Amino acid sequence: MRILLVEDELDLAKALIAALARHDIVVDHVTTLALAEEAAHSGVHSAVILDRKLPDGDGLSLIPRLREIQEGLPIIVLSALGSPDHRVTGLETGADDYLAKPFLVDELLARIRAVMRRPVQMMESSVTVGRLKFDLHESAAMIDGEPLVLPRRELLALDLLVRRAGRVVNRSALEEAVYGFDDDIASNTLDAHISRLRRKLTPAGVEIHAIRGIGYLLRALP
Amino acid sequence: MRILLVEDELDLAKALIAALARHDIVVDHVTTLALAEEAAHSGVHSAVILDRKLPDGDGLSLIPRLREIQEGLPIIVLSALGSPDHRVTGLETGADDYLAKPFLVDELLARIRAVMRRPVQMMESSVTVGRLKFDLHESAAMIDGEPLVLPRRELLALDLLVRRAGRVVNRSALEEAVYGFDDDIASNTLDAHISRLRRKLTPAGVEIHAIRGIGYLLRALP
DNA sequence: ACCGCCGCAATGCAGGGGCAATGTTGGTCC
DNA sequence: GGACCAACATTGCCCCTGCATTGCGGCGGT
Repeated sequence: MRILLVEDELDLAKALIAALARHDIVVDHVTTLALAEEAAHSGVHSAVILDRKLPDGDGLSLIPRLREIQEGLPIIVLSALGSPDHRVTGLETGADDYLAKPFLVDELLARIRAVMRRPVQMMESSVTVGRLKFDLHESAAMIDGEPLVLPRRELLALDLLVRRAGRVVNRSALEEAVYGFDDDIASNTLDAHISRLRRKLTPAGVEIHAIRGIGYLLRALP
Repeated sequence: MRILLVEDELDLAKALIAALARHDIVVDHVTTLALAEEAAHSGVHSAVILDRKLPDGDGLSLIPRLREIQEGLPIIVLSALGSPDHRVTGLETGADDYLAKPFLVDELLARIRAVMRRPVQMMESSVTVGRLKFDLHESAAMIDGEPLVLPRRELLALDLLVRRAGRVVNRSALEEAVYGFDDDIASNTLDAHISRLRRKLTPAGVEIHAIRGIGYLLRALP
């Protein structure tokens, strides 16, 4: 995962880069709005962490432009101004999440993960893999235009797999998606769900490939 | 996207603004026809959501003026639980779509998107599933041309189910559609309505399929 | 005053999913 | 290259939760 960090406080930036690096997140760091916009055009980032107070303006002003450049790009706003009002403004302007300084790095990590998982693109978005079409809003699966009715757990798993189609989804992320945060499962039930999903999807030209020790990968069959 | 909301019920307006904000839609909110007309002159809005019952008159009277100010501006009319007569009037006066209260926020969002997507063009006015024909504006059901009289709750449920025919409607959405925002039901009454609806629709080749843990799905019987 | 809608609750029913047993694959170490 | 182990696959079982159905009673409308 590669993230764009827009932050002019060098100490904080350095700490964040180090912390994110420990979680295998590559960070591109810029210090101004202008540089951020330029960097965003590369289109390689999975999310943006955006400070508000910057040398050349308020980070919020960048949000619409970022959205133009890359529809649905997750944006997390950082701010020293932590009053609730500001929080609302931040979200209304189109950020996906808002974090007041000072914050725990772990919290930021959690938000990044959450925001990545979220259905970011709001305008009718659906993903097609093989003969499977999955509507991200409705969480509805179709095969050849026929709705495919799935039980809840299988649907939750498929939802995440489809969002990351072609990329590896690690096991714990799937567990979290299927069971929620609190629920605690102590067996191979997830495997069972995957197995049943697989049986339904393989005929539609969709493969769920297991990556041993890591997770699963959904892709179209050759 | 920026929308003009003309609504004098402050609670509803507040809820709508918050909901739309979550989808990156900026809302300008006014409470009277006069203020609405003034706001429309700014020309920055992509659509107008217009309540009918307003302190200074019927929202419908504003439609011609809005059309003068900005040709082709999409207009969605809201109205208190509508008698069929009102629905017709709403569309005849030139609104692009018409939504009876209580409605789902999701439904409104869908209409906004739909209305934005296509240039001014009349709405699809009826949906046919199996031998059931449902008029979306009149909220009237027909089987083989014979009008099917339904009680209010069943009609509200069917209305939503038909709009999402072939797609899953989740339970809470149905509850909201049938009971409105405030009404709080603490029993399986919805199930009862569905059951009765089902009895009336199955003979007409329409199935209401339960998706356990999620909701219902209306479709034509094979 | 009657009729029909609707909220409610009791009862019956079955699909879903957690679990575990067993089979299979792939990776590693000698 | 073979043997061992750990991770994944598959399947059957069984309980429980959530849905279906129906009758009852109250209330509102005509």
